[in-house]
Amino acid sequence: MTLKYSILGLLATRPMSGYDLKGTFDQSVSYVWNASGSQIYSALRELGRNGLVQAELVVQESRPNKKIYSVTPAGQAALRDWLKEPVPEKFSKDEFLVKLFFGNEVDDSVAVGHLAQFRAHLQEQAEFLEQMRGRLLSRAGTRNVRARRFRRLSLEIKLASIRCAIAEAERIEQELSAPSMGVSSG
Amino acid sequence: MTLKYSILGLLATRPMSGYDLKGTFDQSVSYVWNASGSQIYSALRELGRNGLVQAELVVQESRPNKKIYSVTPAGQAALRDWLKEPVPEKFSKDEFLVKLFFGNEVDDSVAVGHLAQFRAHLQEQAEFLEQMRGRLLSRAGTRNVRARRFRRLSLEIKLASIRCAIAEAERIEQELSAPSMGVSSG
DNA sequence: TCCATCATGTAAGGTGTTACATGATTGC
DNA sequence: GCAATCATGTAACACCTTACATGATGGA
Repeated sequence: MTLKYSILGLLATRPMSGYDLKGTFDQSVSYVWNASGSQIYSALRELGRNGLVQAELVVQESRPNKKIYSVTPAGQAALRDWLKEPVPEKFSKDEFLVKLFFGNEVDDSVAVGHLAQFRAHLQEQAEFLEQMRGRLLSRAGTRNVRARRFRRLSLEIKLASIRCAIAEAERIEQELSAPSMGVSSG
Repeated sequence: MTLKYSILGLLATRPMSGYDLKGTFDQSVSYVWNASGSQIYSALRELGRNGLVQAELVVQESRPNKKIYSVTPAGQAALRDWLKEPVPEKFSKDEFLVKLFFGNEVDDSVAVGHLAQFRAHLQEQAEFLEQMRGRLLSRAGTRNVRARRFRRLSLEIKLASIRCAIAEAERIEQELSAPSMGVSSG
């Protein structure tokens, strides 16, 4: 359900095409949720069938025609209801941590290499988020102040946990490099 | 793929039934990956078809019969290959953060309530992980020292980021409670 | 000339959840 | 008597990814 409601949430701030939605996901929502293009298009059709969005065909000359989707009153209500529902408690899945978890099955160098990669990825993500945060703060005072505020808050939670993960990964790289335990397998 | 390789990883430390695997996921692997019972059983069948695990039927009297699965040499090799593969860079999805992201669509009290719940969930998860960490450290010196070490390391990364998320959520609850911005919608 | 952007989609397959079925044993 | 544990599975769906198809415009 999360994808459909994310789409409703984005369309609530401004009507958009499926293509625009994909772009917005990639450069703005991606740190909390993401979706492939085909998934977005089929979700839009489904939302239309349920009367939660409506499409307006825009005929273009030097570009392919497009459909601009907007949220219906029923869609607004559905979005608000969903936002009020409690969030189920669950650990998030993490493929990297699975590989570290089973690091005993291979040479220590594998885990050390993965940790370095992992830290580099997190570093990139942190920089992406910092830039986004800067943009959210700089254009403050114009419109959508309230929307930007909540986006910034969710971003800051993500950023904080990523920063801690970076620090901890660094610590653990050192612990693994200092051979306090044997390196042989088994 | 991650589920199948997690199963191989667990079976590599000791042969188990599907039922045991489910229990192990729930009380040990769950903070990095989880699976429903039906998913585990079908994954085991698929792993068997591919020759990565083998089953031995154990006939029981006062309990249902069971199949004890163990990893074949091909399975060991497949696991090691997978563990060496680099991990793709990707933000993890987070339904709570999506609801916070779109918090502008509803009254502030909704986000504040969710934040409190979120923090409580994270607190529980942190306690779960701390207990697990205690167990991993206390029985040190016996067998599987190497396996336990990597489990502890992955746990510590998770724990660190959860603790930071708790602290940040707390900060943000205060920021939301201090009404620096209007509360009306739009 | 080749690639990126704009724009929407189909098809196939992999992954994951939920509900249900079965049925003995053990503990409260 | 009722629920939990042990133990394995089927069926139906929901969700997600990847590859592919189409085809014009505009820039390097």
